[in-house]
Amino acid sequence: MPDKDHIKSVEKCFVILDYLHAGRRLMTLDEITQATGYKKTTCFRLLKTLRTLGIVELSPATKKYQYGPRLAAIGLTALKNMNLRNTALPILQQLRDETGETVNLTILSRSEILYVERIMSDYLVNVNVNIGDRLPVHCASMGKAILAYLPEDRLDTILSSISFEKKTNNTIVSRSELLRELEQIRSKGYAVNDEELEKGLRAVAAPIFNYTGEAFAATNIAWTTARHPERRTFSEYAVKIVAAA
Amino acid sequence: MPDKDHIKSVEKCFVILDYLHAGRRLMTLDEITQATGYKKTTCFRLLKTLRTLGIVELSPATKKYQYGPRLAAIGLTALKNMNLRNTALPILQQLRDETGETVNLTILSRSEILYVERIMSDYLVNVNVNIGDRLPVHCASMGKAILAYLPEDRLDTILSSISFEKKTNNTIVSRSELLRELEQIRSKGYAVNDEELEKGLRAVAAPIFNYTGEAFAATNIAWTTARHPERRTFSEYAVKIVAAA
DNA sequence: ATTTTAATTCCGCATAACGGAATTTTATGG
DNA sequence: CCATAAAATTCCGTTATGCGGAATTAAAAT
Repeated sequence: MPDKDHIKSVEKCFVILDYLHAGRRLMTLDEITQATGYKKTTCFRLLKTLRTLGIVELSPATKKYQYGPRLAAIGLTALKNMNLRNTALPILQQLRDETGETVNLTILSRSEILYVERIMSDYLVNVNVNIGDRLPVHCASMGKAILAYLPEDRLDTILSSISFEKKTNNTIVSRSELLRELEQIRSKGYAVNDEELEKGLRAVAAPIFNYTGEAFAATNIAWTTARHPERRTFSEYAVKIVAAA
Repeated sequence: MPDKDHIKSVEKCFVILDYLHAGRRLMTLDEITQATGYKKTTCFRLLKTLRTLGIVELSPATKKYQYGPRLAAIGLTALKNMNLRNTALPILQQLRDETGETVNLTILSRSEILYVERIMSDYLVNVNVNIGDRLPVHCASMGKAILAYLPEDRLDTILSSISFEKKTNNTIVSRSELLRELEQIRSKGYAVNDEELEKGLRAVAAPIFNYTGEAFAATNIAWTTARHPERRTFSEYAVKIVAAA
């Protein structure tokens, strides 16, 4: 029971908007009801208002709900005005120039990391992710960097919602294993990804804190083992990324 | 008085979110109160909830409100899943390949057009706009294309809120002039921009309708007079853009 | 045609949101 | 540095508003 005057309908509406993409596909009213746990009537009314506002729309064919253009408009503007992104940009740019490798900026969004900025290396071989893409936290350097500095309760909810999908032989596949890794990250101050997402791909990441001291974003440098097979590259770049963060 | 059950707080919250960028700068509570016309207490409560939800935040230094990261996250996802954008992409790509010129996709957002997709020409001389940028409707081909097919009432509200800033000698600077132009666009089926935004810049645009038959987006081809000084380029490309739309 | 399932409307009740006013905090200026 | 103004935040009684159960309609499945 947070703050005493908290407009419930507004909160609910954003919960719905969150869930609307979580399934990664259009959702029917019943699915939304299920996911949110709200009463059907409530969801219906909320979605109806959101619809007339242009925030969501239901695809005429499938009768499922999806985001509307107005939400994209607001969101795009939000992204452009984003504090973090604007202050980080020059720093990331410099980092990219120094190292020559791809530099990324992500924020935590539910139980995934979401790319908000990305400055590519000039190499032809590059990782195929784009701004707006999402990756699971447990097998990404930036994901782990954020998790390591999250308050216990938030960490818990995230951990219980992830599936520990195994991407490579190095992928962390259990909660306990991940917790141990997070402990290490805290002691070192940075997180590494050693081919845990895809073979040949390495990265170091550092968390970014907001003014209340909470970790909510992270930045990393990513490279391929083909370019830098030596393990010491980890620590070399680690210094840089921590400084940047 | 729209639909009888319309959750007012939700509507208000999106009105606030809309206004939050309209001024193009961070806003204080009072400014928001003013802009929306809602009572101060109401705005305060709404903003407070939006704050705890991570949708907006107030910059610690200036004490002004701005978009929060969570909104950017939702918006980015909305953009990625956007119906229009995904279906349009291959078509735009092809158009770009055929013409070699930059092809754009925008949606109407309040009284501006907002770039949601942009496939650049390979020329070095290019227009410096990016996804997420906004332009006034009255001096952009896509803006005029949409206006031309808007229902009267919506057109009215937009027209009364724009300032007809003069960008070049060709810029349309009065309501009546613009109305005449829109009439022409309707008869031709496409809109042109003949150096109305910036000297040397031309474009043709066609509107895009949603399934309810309303114009809400537009696409265009843009080029420089240096590359194609001939006026007939207008009609040549017009055919292509209309077909694409 | 019949049954199931999902979507939408109805309606009475409780409470959540509202707005006026009071209080605190922050800014302004002499 | 104090006095005054302005803006932000909290308080509180009232009423409309959003809620949820149930009933109705529409769509899908058998």
